[in-house]
Amino acid sequence: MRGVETRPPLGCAAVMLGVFRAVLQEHHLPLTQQREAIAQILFESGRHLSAEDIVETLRERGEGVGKATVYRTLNLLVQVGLALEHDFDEGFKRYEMSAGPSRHDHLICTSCGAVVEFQSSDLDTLQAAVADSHGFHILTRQVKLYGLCPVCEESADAELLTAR
Amino acid sequence: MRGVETRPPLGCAAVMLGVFRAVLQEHHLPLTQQREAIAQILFESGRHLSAEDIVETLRERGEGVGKATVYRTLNLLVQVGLALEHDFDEGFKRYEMSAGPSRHDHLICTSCGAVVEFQSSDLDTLQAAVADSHGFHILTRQVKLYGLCPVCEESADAELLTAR
DNA sequence: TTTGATGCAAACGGTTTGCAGAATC
DNA sequence: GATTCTGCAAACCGTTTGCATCAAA
Repeated sequence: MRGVETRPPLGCAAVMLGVFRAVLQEHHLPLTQQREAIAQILFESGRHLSAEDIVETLRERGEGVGKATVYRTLNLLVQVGLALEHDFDEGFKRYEMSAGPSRHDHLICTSCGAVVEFQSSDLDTLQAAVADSHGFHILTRQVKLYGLCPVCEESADAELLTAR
Repeated sequence: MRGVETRPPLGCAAVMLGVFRAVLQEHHLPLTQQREAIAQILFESGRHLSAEDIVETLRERGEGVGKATVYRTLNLLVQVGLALEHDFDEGFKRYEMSAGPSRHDHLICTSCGAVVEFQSSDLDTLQAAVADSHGFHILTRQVKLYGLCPVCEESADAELLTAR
């Protein structure tokens, strides 16, 4: 049940790729086929991908891209703000397209590993208030709520019943 | 400027140690000198310690405890809920005493690495609402707001001015 | 006496890095 | 043609694990 996420709107990937190209140009960095391929995979998927996921996808496509390049490009995307890095306690990082300020956060089931996204404008307001009271200028956030999803909660309850 | 945290109240460590002992007994696990020493260091510090920090502290004290034991004990403390695991994107984990449900969250400066704790009852309320609407039963959370602390914000502004 | 913990060192695994060759501008 | 990237493999480093030994109950 991992990865309950919605696909990005059609055409979104193209727009994001355009932004990426512009950013590269602005920073006088070459736009290589590998960078484009990696960014495209991330932008089209709209899910939380690991570096390994991207390496595999590229291999399936017949474009063998080095693992190092994938890591370097992902770090680049994070640096320029086009990707977000997540750590869901799996022993490795996951990456996700970052469409600017439209932030969302995550509910994570500690039992089955399901990741559910949620959005809360109240949270945005609260963040602003906290930042303000501490004089911080917030750039991003990582909000992760860990617990049992409805399914696992139910099976946990069932276990308790049969145990007696 | 890392580690802007307040010390735990006097006697807190002793209480926590008592809880740890009780938990061990309850689970029929032996209370070893190493476990006690590691837990004590964590409980007395009240800061975010890395496994390495604890190994060093023990070495300074003259009690050479194996690194593996430190990791095993920290994982144990997390499992039983007496410690929290944090990842501040340093390439390693940090651990902190967890005094039950009194949760706090973190502001992290992406420039100097400062970590500032904050508490927000509104956030607790919001968490409950989000969990409720998704049928989740939340056990813990990780809320990290990344940005510039007041000091770094100021020096960033100053740089912009001198740059022109 | 039985059970589980400890400590050492080796293994593990995700990520980074050095460098020769290749692609971009 | 200068600069930066890529790919490979090795290095890195925090963490885990296997196993012989030792301590707690």
